[in-house]
Amino acid sequence: MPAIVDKQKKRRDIVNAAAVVFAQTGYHETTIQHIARQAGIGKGTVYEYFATKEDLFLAVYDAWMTDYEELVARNVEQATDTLAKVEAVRDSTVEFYQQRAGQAPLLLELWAHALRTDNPAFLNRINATRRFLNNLGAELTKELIQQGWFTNVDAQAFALLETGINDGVFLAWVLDGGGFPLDKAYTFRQSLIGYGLLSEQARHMLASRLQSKLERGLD
Amino acid sequence: MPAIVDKQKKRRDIVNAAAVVFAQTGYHETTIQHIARQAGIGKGTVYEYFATKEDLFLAVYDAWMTDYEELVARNVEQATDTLAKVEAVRDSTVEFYQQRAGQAPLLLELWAHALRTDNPAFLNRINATRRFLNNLGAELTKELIQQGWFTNVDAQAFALLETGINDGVFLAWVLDGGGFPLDKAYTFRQSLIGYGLLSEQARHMLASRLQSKLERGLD
Amino acid sequence: MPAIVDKQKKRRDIVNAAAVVFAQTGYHETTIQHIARQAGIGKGTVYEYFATKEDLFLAVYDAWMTDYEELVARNVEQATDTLAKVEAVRDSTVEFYQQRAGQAPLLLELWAHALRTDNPAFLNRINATRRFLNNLGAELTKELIQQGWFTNVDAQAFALLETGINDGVFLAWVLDGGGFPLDKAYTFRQSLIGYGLLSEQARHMLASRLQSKLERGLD
Amino acid sequence: MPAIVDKQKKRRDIVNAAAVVFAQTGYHETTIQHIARQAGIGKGTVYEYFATKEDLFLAVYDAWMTDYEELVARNVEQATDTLAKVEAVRDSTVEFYQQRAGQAPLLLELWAHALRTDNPAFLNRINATRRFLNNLGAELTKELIQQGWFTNVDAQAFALLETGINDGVFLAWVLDGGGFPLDKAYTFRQSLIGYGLLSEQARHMLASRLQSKLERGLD
DNA sequence: GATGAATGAGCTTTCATTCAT
DNA sequence: AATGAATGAAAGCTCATTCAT
Repeated sequence: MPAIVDKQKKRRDIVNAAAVVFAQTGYHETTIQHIARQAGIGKGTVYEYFATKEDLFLAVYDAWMTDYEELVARNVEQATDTLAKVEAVRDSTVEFYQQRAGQAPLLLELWAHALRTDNPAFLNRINATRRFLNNLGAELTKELIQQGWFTNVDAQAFALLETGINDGVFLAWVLDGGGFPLDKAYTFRQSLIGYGLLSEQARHMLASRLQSKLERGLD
Repeated sequence: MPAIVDKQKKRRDIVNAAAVVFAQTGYHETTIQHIARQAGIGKGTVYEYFATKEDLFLAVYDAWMTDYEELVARNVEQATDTLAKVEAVRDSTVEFYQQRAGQAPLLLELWAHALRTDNPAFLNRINATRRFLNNLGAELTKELIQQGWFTNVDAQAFALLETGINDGVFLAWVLDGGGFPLDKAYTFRQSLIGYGLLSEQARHMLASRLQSKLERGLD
Repeated sequence: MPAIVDKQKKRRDIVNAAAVVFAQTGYHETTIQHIARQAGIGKGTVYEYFATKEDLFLAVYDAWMTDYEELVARNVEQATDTLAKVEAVRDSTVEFYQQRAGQAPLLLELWAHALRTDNPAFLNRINATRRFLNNLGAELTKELIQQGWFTNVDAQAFALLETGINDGVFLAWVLDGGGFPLDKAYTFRQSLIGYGLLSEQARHMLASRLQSKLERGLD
Repeated sequence: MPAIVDKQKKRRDIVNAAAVVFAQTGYHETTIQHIARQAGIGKGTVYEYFATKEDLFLAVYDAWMTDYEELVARNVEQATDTLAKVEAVRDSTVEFYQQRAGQAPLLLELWAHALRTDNPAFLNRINATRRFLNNLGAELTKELIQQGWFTNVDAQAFALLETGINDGVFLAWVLDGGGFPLDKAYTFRQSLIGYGLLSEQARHMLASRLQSKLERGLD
């Protein structure tokens, strides 16, 4: 086995160990010693692979989000029509978040850290995923409009909002201690966004005004 | 002036000083020394008013959210009809968040901390506000249904979701570096939720199915 | 007792403790823990008085050289004529170095450190003493010339050289493990410089050439 | 080429690389990694040739001083009379030190280290050079006395002092940041020692007293 | 012989908290 | 009530050295 493969593998092992300990203990409370012990290696070895604790934090997040993006991409690819793709995104997200419920607080810590640190790599990585989701969301939205499912809407603005909404529902779920079923919340949200809440009567009164707002997006 | 008033005032001074420094520097990077200096008092004095740094963190958040709740309550009270009340909630929220944009990262830190600490007071305080908003939202939603504006919907579920959505939009705004106008995003969100995205055609096809989902909420 | 006096005293205590431990163990091998233990205080307390280990090193050296300069100045002041003043300088130096023989290696470490660190305070402090000695030496030399004791010589150059020679003799003594009597070496050096080594014959042959060199100094 | 020659060459390569890095970075700040990189070899290979970092330090110094001794010996050998030999020693020293001005701080570090370490090899190596210079100096001094150039003087004591003086002048030059010309300082020093500073008048008054001191040396 | 991955002892420095004044 | 000097636990990080390949 070539050395470079070993190095890559060990690096992954450390990231995995770090993911476990960070998730359990939190970024600030976790010590490199903890991680090394979890990985079954010496403290100094961690520093052969990551220059700082912060770098390791980023690597954990990166691995996480790469997994997520791959999951979404794979499931979307397998879906046959646009509606199925939309469902694939939603289901992948729910699946992913539910599987990693224990890592949720770490996600908040990372967001908080990203806004504090001088290291731009954190916000960059965060926004890479956001961009991935926004692009995918906008694309699918455009298709739904073309196919006559959706009324005319600013697809970019909608995708941006949807990504935010997803995070917000997830956040509510986490802060609520998982007090409601996440998948049901996502389904409910989707119905809400699709169908709207207005009564027939109110819709007719407000239709043109609201329609123009949807078309204008966030401007 | 009675001594107890002085005490209360000094306590508030410390909380205000802490809010400034925490927001600027972040919870973990802030030292009690910083806060004392900002408050113009001695380091030891801080401990006359707060047992731990954590308590002070909570007090800052508590003051913040109390302000927010009071702002919402005041504006809602002044609104004359239900639609105006809904707008009052939205506008208060936007106003509050925009005024405190600089404190946004601290909010994330607090959420993260709340999920880590053994001290239940943090989650309690967070959920007090969520409950306040959920109750208010559910109440207004019920009124809108009664008044024929809204179709039938699980008001509790909707309010819960709406709170999450609000936080999510705020989160997106913060992580995006304020790259889009927050107030426009809130308006867009509201149109979306009210009007829905389905074309007339699609609405008619899916009406009953989606309507029942809205009525069932998160179950 | 005013607090400021206490602070000054404690600072001095720490410097004294540091001087002992640094001298015994060497700068690099000494830990702050050692120094704190020697001073009978907590490790953190050292940092209340000195921002870094390096600062403490400088403070030790500063205290040492201030003592030395004061000793020289005091003894020179008490001397009645120029020749006595010259002897006072020499005797003070010998006395000082002999008393602090154990600290000699530390002096070398400080010189080495001064040439490496980015902190200019080290070279500044070293050169302050050199300047003090050079000025004093040049002044006394000029007096000796005026009084007819010395032939004409570039007083500044001579003083500069003499300071270097002093350090060199001290260095030889230290590296030699104190294998020769320091005071005798200084006396010998003084005779050498005063009297020269040339035979009468050779002096007459070389007189004008060497005299002009002495007057030219280091140019 | 026999393997043993390769070994010797590689050893020298490592010493040369170490000399460069030590001189630039200082002993304590230099890592074996640095040296290995400079030598273009692996870190572990350094340990095939030197048991410890300290040994390598000694080897660098040893190479340096061996060069110096050889330079002096060669130049002295080529000189035809005693006065020329004396000049050869002085010029070799100046040349050597000026060429290696950048390595001067390292010399101080080595001196300091020699006084700290348990390893006696450092002081031994230092004193080997001192002995070489002392012997050479004493020999030449005796010749100058015999040839009538010098008055009677304790040649051993004088040589010892001269070596110290040389180091002292060099030290002054280094700490001064090369603020004066080293060769001129050495020439000035030589005139001073040869000719002395006393006026004719003073010489006659003090002649016998000083002459006896010169003959007694450091006793 | 050459290598560099692995190691852990050990360092400096920080800072929440205490408590004597 | 107010203070700030004192404290020591604790953590990130370095690097000389080892040793399996």
